[in-house]
Amino acid sequence: MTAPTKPPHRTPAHPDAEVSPADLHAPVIDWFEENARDLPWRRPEAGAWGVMVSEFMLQQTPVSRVLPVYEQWLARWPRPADLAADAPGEAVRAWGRLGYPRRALRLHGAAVAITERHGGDVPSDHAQLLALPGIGEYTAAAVASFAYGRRHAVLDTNVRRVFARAVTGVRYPPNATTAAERKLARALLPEDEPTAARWAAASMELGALVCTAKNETCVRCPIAAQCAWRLAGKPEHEGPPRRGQTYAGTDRQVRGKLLAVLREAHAPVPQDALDRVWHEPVQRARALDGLVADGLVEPLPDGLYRLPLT
DNA sequence: AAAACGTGGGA
DNA sequence: TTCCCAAGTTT
Repeated sequence: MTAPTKPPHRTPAHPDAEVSPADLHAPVIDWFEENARDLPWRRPEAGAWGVMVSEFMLQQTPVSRVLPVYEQWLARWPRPADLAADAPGEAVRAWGRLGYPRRALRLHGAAVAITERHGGDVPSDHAQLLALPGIGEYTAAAVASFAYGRRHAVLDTNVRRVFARAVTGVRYPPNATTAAERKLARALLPEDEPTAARWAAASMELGALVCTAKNETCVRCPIAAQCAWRLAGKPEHEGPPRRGQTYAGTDRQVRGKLLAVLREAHAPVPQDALDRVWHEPVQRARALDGLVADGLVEPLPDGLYRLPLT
């Protein structure tokens, strides 16, 4: 009486056919159900604003350092309008030592834009998200996918590494995201919207917990049997070494020291207090000028400085 | 399109 | 101690 049932979609059409992209979805998503970390921005009560705040903070910054700042941030500014109503300098101060403090300024700017243009609600549309300060291709896709369950290729450093290994068969992805990677990510994206969203979170988590940059643990990997890189004998990375960023002695380090002083101070700081953070006057002045130009520091008459009030 | 942009923890 | 790396964006 029943019509012949379709074979499960995971069954290869031909016995020796290559592993199809869809063969990765179920194992990775199942693994995610069992192993996903209980992170605050993944809880339902986080909402889209919580997801968005976490994504800003997680740009180039480890989860462990984000956790405490995230909690304080959401407690103080539970909605975009709350942050928008406060001074940008307060955002920079609350950012603490997360690094790249321009992110704090941009998050504040995004909150203002959301309040003005979107009635205080984080938009779910990728293009509208992309138009907000501090949101690029990755963050727009991440917020749309994680907060709203939309179908987007979410291509961060973790996912890029998982794809590089599992599909392309190399240890590391290229230095910068390529068109080929975007194409692959789109091809691998499940058709079904909720499944696509699960896949995005799951493939990212796999890269973060198992398929890590160093000391990957293939024994815990749900797709080890299909991993092109492992199957090829885990060949070493070819090509130019990925350039490391120097830090000591750079303007960045000086900016960091200057801003640390301003963060701790709750009244305008005189020039000579800032002068003490760095011996070399030319570089010191350049760093301070840069901070002012970036809007991270506000100069006042009489050689006083503070975090920006507007 | 290369380079700037912070910070701290682990190997 | 030094090096590498961590859910990128902007110019």
